[in-house]
Amino acid sequence: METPNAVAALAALAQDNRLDIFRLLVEAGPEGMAAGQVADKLGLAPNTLTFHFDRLRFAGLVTVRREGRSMIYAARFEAMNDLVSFLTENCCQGSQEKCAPAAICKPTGVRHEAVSRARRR
Amino acid sequence: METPNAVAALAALAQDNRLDIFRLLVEAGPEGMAAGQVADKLGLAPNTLTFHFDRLRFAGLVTVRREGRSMIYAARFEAMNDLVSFLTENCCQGSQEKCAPAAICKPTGVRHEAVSRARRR
DNA sequence: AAAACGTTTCCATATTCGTTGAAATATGGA
DNA sequence: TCCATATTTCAACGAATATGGAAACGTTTT
Repeated sequence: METPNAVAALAALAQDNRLDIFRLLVEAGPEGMAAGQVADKLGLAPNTLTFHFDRLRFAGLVTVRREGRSMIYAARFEAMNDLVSFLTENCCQGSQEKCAPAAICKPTGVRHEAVSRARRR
Repeated sequence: METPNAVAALAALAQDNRLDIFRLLVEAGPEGMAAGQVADKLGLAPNTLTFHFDRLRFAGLVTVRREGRSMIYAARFEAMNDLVSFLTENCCQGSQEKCAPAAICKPTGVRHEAVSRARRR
């Protein structure tokens, strides 16, 4: 992954609502999730949601497709993987032993924590 | 790593100059690097640099110590590692096979690419 | 065709961000 | 003490960001 794309991806995820959105899409899996469902789950206004989807899409983290009158958004796992690789490489330069050890390689099992704090506003 | 810290770290790295700064510090290793050296290498004004250092420090990605009249900044590898773990966990929920495979675990060897585009302005 | 539904576009607003120039602060040396 | 060096603080600015309301758009149902 090239630096500008990495910056774009980081910026896209560096916002509470967008990170929540992305998490939800990751949880939803490759089939994705309708915009309206995301709006309901997270308590976001539809236009605000569109704004954030645009950013995620521009960063290549998400894809859209139409299905009936719904827009289905889905996480691009490949992009996320690229980002993690980018960070790992740029984190471990010159001191591989200090960073990204076995910890991140062990399958940790599905973790939850978020998504229970929806309907904030 | 808790979500708000992750967002802070992502935001801190989601900016060209700051990402370059952090990379430079990673390259410099645990002993760190004087603010002035970073300014020289990247061609940034000292006050601008202070601004970015503050953000990196606030996000826990960097530490400072005084040494003579220089301020030595150093990357906090632990924080970076936490961030990568956070992303990996939040990326792979429900579909471990799709994301963060062996690729990121293989030591890829030291990569360069940046730092040669300094003195932009 | 009309109405309902799901989403996006447009416009406005308050806030945050990145950068700059000038002045202030802290340390070390003559 | 006076001066140079290294960095931070302060005030200001334009640009980008996040959000909201109202209207428009495309699709399905009737």
